[in-house]
Amino acid sequence: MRQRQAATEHTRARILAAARKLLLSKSFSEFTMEAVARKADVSRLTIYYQFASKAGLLESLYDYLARRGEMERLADSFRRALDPLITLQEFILVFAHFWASDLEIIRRLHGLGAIDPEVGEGIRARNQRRRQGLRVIMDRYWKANGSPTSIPEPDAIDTLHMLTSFETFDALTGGGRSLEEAVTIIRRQAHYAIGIIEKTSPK
Amino acid sequence: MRQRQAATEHTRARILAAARKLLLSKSFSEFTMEAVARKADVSRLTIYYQFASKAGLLESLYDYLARRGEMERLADSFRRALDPLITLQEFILVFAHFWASDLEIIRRLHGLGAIDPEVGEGIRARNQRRRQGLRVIMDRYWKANGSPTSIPEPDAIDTLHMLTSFETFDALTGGGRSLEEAVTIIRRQAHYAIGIIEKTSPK
DNA sequence: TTTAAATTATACTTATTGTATGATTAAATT
DNA sequence: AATTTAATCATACAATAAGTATAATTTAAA
Repeated sequence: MRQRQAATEHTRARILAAARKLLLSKSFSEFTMEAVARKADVSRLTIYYQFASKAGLLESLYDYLARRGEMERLADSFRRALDPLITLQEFILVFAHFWASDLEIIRRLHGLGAIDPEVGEGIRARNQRRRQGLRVIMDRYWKANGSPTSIPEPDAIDTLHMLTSFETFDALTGGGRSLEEAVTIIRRQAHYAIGIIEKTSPK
Repeated sequence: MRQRQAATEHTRARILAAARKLLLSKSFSEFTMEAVARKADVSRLTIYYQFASKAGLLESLYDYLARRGEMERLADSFRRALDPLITLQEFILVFAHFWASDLEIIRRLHGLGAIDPEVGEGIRARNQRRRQGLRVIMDRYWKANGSPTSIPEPDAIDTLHMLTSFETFDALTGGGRSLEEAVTIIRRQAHYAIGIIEKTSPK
């Protein structure tokens, strides 16, 4: 059972790629199962067979994007276990890349998540994983440095969580700001959130 | 033409109130024109007559919420023209109240805004007004204090804009944090964003 | 060769948005 | 008071899309 599984994966991938493209180009009202099926050159019923429902398709699409993005870099960073502050900076960068990789689509998927509970569940789960990542980094940091900050730990975590969110990234890149510039701003605010006050950089 | 106008306003208000309640309690899929009409005790056709479409209704709903919220306080604050920093703090508080007043609904409306361009337009317009408010406050501040910060003005404005957004507030109140606590965090980050480093408060 | 999984075809049900047409009511205008 | 006009409602209809049911077909696996 190898050729078969591969073939199935292939159709799933084709459908997801089609869904991604369709969600990228057209307005959401034109994102119908029909249209996805046509674009993937697959019967409409096949999509239902593979993803059960429209919400199911969109949920899988989110995972697909994460796989496509550079989320593997995160695992590397954690494994190498460098200075927690460096890891935090890398963390911010990796997520910035992910958000930037499919800005339009993620915006719509997050929008849908606020409306459709089924889609929202997947997004909430991923959000929780991001929070746990931050938790791990900060526990290492606090273990090494004590927690001499003036900020309660939950506040620090939640502020970092907020700063690394898609919505923050989206807001900061809105006016034509580059990914790198946005990351600089986020890192600065993040450092302050955990009690590190940076030297004023040159004007 | 007075009694008539009043009566019309009354039905519009009834419809909007019904829409608000329905969006508050039920899942979005149950938010149908039918249901709103029933709840408002009005014919479905009347809603179309008044708001043209579902998107139109939701757009008006957003304005309705702003009127219901405590957004008038903002005008006061601006008129009194106190110390810009005080105004900024008030600004943050006023918006926090607004976001908190209908958290669930605003979350869904913003979600819809990412999907339906018509709804999104209204939200973007309001966002722009918020940015302009911040612009005015910061211009006053920079005029009085020079701009000796290490942060470029556009970065400062965009960071404030991000920090006063609904998404930021929503993220920070997620774990059962109170409005006041969230406001404290936001104000702290906002001060840092414009180059004010606060004394470390007592642990 | 048989079995089982994946895909497709056809047809149908259901739900909802939005429009068309006209009737009805009540306020505003003359 | 008579007329006009704006707002509401009733009925009906068109259009679209999601999802289900059933069965046929293909093709890899056993």
